[in-house]
Amino acid sequence: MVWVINTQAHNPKVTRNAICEALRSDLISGKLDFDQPIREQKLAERFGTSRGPVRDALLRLTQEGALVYEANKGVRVISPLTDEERSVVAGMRLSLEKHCLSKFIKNMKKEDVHELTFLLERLTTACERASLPGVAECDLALHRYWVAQASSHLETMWLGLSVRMIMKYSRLTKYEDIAAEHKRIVEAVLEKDVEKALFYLGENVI
Amino acid sequence: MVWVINTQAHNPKVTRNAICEALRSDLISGKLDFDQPIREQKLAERFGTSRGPVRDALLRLTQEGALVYEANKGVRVISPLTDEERSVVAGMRLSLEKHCLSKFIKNMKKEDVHELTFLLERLTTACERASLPGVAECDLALHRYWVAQASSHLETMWLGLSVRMIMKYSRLTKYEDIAAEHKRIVEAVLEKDVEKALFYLGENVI
DNA sequence: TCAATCAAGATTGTTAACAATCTTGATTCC
DNA sequence: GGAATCAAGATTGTTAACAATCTTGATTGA
Repeated sequence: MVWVINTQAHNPKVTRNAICEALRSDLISGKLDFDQPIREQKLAERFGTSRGPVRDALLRLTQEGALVYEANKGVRVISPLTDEERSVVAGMRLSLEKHCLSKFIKNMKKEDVHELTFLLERLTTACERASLPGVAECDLALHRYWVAQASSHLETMWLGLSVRMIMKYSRLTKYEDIAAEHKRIVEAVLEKDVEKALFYLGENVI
Repeated sequence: MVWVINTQAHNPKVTRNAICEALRSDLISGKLDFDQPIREQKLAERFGTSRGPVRDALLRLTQEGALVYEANKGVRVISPLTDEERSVVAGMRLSLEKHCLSKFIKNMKKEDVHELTFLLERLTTACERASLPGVAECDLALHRYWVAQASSHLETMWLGLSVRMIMKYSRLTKYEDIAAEHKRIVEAVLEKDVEKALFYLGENVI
């Protein structure tokens, strides 16, 4: 039997959440072109709902930075970050994540070990299957775990930064050694070696 | 005749934007208690609309981090950042703003000089009147200006960071010398002295 | 008295219809 | 031919009603 781990604290039955997750997944995995307009009616049909929940989800992704809104014109996929912007964002993400990871290591519980192992395995499998959407999602899910455990306040900020970054580079990056990079991080975490973990994290979050 | 400068690019007639700005202003200025629930119907009556646009605005403020959402229970004002979280956020905000400010100085136009002068004067007046809501808003508006001019991508991120920070401390900070701090920054900017501007900025963004 | 149950009210979640705005392409006029 | 105008369709913005869920407080039973 397979247990699906839900990293979201919220009730997943709420339609807007489901739409939001599905759309974010599409965006991360590059199924949608930059600047492509997103039509509410089409999504409503796809998810079998009315436009209300769709609008909620679009507004949320807009605020996360994955979409951009224009009055009376709806939303479209955001244009990619410049290299300059990306390096600023990467620096912010790294400092946030370093703080969370070191705090996480200090407070680590037994369940966390299982969870980390599971998330790493999922990422490894995705890398072996070489499926970009899967790799991107598993990558984010792993990082998100220690951020969320450290601080729910910081989790939402982290999400915004990460979605933007991965939207830009998931279309270019080779993910052959992504699994190896994360294996090093997780091993250091399980050894409770903060310094080593932060070092490998710094290498991973470019 | 007074020209009201609209730093938002979007059409302000769209109801949800107006609601969002008004509510954010309330949140920043501490009119609402932490953890206080926000009711959709009340806001709809206050703004003379239906609940639809209100929901849009609440969802947006939730994603900005000023409110927190729980399924089937609506939103409430977020609990304050811990000192630890605040210092992480402050660091992120500072590095973002330093990047934007130095870029802004390099590309500064003639209109920017007028705008900066105007925003600084507005802040000074608010400080003299000693009205907390006004000071907080003018403070944010000034910082927001150079961030927005440097990068619209980074502007939305900056907003999320700043709203959280100011919600925590605007209730405690004395703003007697806020005007002086910003005068120093703006003067350095107008002299195109990047190093000095960044130094004073670093002192201001604790 | 205390806990469990239930019902009424309050509140959020969703929907479909209508209004306002934008886009597109044909038509007209020069 | 080319620019301006206009109308039809498409799309977003808003609304009010209804459904689902939660909260509150009274009632019941031990």
